Amino acid sequence: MSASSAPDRFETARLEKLNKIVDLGVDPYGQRFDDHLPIAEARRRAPGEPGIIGDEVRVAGRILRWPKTGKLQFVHIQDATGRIQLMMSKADLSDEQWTLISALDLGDVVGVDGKLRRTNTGEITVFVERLTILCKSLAQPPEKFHGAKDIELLLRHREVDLIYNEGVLERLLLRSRIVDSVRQTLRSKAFVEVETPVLHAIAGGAAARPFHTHHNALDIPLFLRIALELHLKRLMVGGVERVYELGRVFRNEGIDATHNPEFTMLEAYQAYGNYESMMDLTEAVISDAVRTVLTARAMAAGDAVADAPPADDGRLTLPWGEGTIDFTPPWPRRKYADLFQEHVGCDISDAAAVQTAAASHGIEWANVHPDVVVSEVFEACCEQHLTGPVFVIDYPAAICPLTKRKTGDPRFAERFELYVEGMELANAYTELNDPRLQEELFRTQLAGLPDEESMAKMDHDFISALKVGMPPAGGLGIGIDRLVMLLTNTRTIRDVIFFPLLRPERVAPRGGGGAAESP
RNA sequence: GAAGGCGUAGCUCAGUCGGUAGAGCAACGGACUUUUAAUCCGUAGGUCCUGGGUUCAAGUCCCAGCGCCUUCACCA
Repeated sequence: MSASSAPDRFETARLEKLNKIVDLGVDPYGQRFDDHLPIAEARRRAPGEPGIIGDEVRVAGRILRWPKTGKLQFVHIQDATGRIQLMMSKADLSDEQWTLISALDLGDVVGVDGKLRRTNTGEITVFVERLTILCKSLAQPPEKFHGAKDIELLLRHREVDLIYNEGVLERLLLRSRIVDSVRQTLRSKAFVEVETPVLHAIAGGAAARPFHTHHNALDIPLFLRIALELHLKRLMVGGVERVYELGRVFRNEGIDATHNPEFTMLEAYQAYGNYESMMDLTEAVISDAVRTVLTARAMAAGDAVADAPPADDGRLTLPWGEGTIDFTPPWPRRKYADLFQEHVGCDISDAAAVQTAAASHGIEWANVHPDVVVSEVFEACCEQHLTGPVFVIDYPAAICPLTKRKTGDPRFAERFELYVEGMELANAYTELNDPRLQEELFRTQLAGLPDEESMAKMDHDFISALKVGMPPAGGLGIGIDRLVMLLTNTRTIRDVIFFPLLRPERVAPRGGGGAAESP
């Protein structure tokens, strides 16, 4: 498990076999291996019954299971598309090949040529005529039946998790397909993908604590971005009318089942639109992604039960825990104030009643802006009821410093959040394009928020861009990791990220563990 | 950042009241030409997370530290 160079007894045993392979004049780390079939494709070509000799095929993969049974060996290998059994008979192979086989272990990568057949028990099998070692593995695989279970081990050595635990690779590959789908939907609507700076002099566009870094040559402090918003709006000023970025943002906050310090955000901006245009866009992006997942699931099922067409009732329904989520659009649009009235039992403008509700949930309200109190009461009382998908629309203006006020009612901002299963999945608004109001909102610090966490940070480059003139526009943000969680029935964000952040393992404790004195 | 739980062989896990460190799988040697967690015989494998303490004796009790998990706080 450790990165130590001292081989353990398992590695030593494998090194001995590696040397045995070298003694045969064979490269234990292999060479280019052309024209092999994906295992799933080889399985499709297999004959239907035992006794029929099928196609000659070439496949490659990692050895996963190997009950060693004398002069007739059955080995199971796996590639990205599936698993297949190999049968190796001493009588059919040269002495050199049999020696090579005796030097193989679980975890080695091999390629084989042979004919597809079924065994007496009906299992699809390649009857090996020639075996090629492509990589000798020096690591001991986990227990064959229970697999690796220790969460820390799986996260620190994700490659082991990917190889030996079923469904892990599939889920993460499905993430890639979902991201493809999001890009395709946006492209089909003429949105242009761009890349804006990750290193910011001012980390703006959201309320979050940033990561600090430093540029040596310029000798200036820099921050990793916490949002994509401000640069993308400047591009809209510059004439990129439909623009999006799908990229990593970084927030220096706590870590839990739904938060990783770096996560993937989609932000899309549409000139001449508003928050209602963004609701339509959100429905399109997400329902297309749901269709992608349904298609992938149908294909996986079709592979197992041979070309049965997927049952299609026209609904976009995906499993979630014991139940399901129905993503079939259109999704309901509920006013923030109405939901507040419904679940809290008072009007958001009734300050006394809101304070009472806040106090009963242990929420601080003295010297806090009334809209911030409303927002915290909403989160405490309403969010868990929003199983959704549901658009919550028209937020209290003071908690939306980058949002245009509602025409005729400046108490509210033209903002929506999309909730699914109590999780905030998307956040969007009609963008504020009045530079003087924007500057004023930046100057008016939000009550109760320390400066570093405030959304109201003055970005002069952004204000001067707004002075050039940004057309009216809608803007949308979707947390891609959470979208993937909801679409793949996954409860923790670390299972939709290949390498979630962990505290580094301490190497070489050098004696005095906790006894280290401080200066 | 706070509270609770966990940490024993490569892996999955037992370990009673404080009294010689255990099993299965994997590994190594042997038998075996249709296995499906193959089977059978044999061998080897331990910093019980780390460091202190109590005790005749600590995997077990106490203190401190490290890591992970869960819940909470911050946040999306």
